[in-house]
Amino acid sequence: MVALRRPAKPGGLRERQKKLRATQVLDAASALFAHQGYEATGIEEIAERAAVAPATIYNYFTTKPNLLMALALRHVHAAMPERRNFFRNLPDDVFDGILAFERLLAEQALRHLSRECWRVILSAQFTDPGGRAARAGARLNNVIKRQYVGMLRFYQARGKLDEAVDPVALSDLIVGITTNDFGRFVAGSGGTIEDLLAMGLPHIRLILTGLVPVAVAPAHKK
Amino acid sequence: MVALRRPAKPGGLRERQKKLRATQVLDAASALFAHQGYEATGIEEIAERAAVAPATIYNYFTTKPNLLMALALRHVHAAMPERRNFFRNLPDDVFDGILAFERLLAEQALRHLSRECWRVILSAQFTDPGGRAARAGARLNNVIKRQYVGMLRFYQARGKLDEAVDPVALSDLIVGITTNDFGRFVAGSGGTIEDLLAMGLPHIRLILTGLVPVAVAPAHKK
DNA sequence: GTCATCGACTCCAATTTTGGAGTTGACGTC
DNA sequence: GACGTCAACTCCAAAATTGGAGTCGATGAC
Repeated sequence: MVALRRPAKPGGLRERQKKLRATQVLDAASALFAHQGYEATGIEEIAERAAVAPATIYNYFTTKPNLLMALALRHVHAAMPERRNFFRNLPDDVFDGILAFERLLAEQALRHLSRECWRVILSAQFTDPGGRAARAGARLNNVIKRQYVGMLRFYQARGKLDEAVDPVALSDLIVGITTNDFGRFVAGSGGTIEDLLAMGLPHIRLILTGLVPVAVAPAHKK
Repeated sequence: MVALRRPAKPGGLRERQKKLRATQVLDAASALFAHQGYEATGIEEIAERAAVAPATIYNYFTTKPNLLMALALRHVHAAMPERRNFFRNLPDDVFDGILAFERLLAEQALRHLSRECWRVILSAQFTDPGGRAARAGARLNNVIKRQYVGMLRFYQARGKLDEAVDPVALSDLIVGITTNDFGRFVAGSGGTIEDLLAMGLPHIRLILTGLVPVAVAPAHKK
């Protein structure tokens, strides 16, 4: 009789109900944030809509920004199949591939979360570095990075990208600069997705210089 | 500072969640009883389908027959609008009215609950008289009796039924005998709703003798 | 500058649910 | 008739949620 504790049975009822409650809260938050904005909606409001006590939301997410981060993470995961699907029909050209992927990412990002929300998310990285929100943000980035790595390997296998380059490092670089672009985009008040993509285009082109065998991304000079 | 207890705030979250859980359990039980029968389904099964611990079901309903009673009560209430609607277009004749109402009641009773279930329900009245199940059964009967009273008053107002007769007493009598007929019906293994109605017809006719002004229910001699 | 307000967040006791072990009685098998 | 099994039901400790009071800092009114 050594083991007297009962630490969360894997498929147990308790665990399932937690997951259920969490999604209830996230659903409520998603709807309210989308409808009336992040700052304008209170925790109590979310709690009421989720049929849950406010204290429970704090149990789960500790802070309002964390709740938002969790929401972002969920959306990024939910949009995963769409991205995988995109990978089935990659353009021939590396440059075109990256650009198209960036467009998809931007569309997905703004589909369910407003610029206001993204500002909160990005700022959380700095207001509490090393905190829970920051770690969630890192995880979010990693999801994208991993997909980029896969994509780069694909192009390497086809001889469309220098075999010598480390896909992980390149992915890191690309996600880094596009994240930065995205941050500047949501920080500014105006601009469309096209503007965002236009902002990133020269960066991608520069990065690819010398890594693409044939020439320097010729198709998109204009 | 006299009141230190907190006994169930009326519109509170706790109360709403209890109601929700209760309907989850009842929904699960309803589906399983209908699909595989009352005896054949276990409390654990119901609990699992309702996403609730078995202990919770006992918290709410104490026993399996009680759970079934609660289910019956819910169905009787849910079918109320249909019965009200029936009252909007009552036949001219008392006899026809009662018969048509009996048909409706029989159809409703067997729509969601099998004969097996009704046997359990009716037997509960005797296995534990004065118990929770028996009281629920009485409430169930009262719902019907009240509706009958309304119907009888309607016919009295129209001069189709002796004014001197007490509607409550008459309703009591009718529900009593038809309940008995229904009991014999579900206890037997064979027979259709038509058989059940045919069983009750002469009883109704006899009861109405002398109470209906014109003659003794002439239209349905055959 | 002071005051009131409001919402995020903390804290804790009361309430409820859950998990799990154990009891009991009915039923079928050998 | 002993035995095993199965499901209804009981019991209780642990875990989680809820309700409510209260802290704190920002913001706006006066």
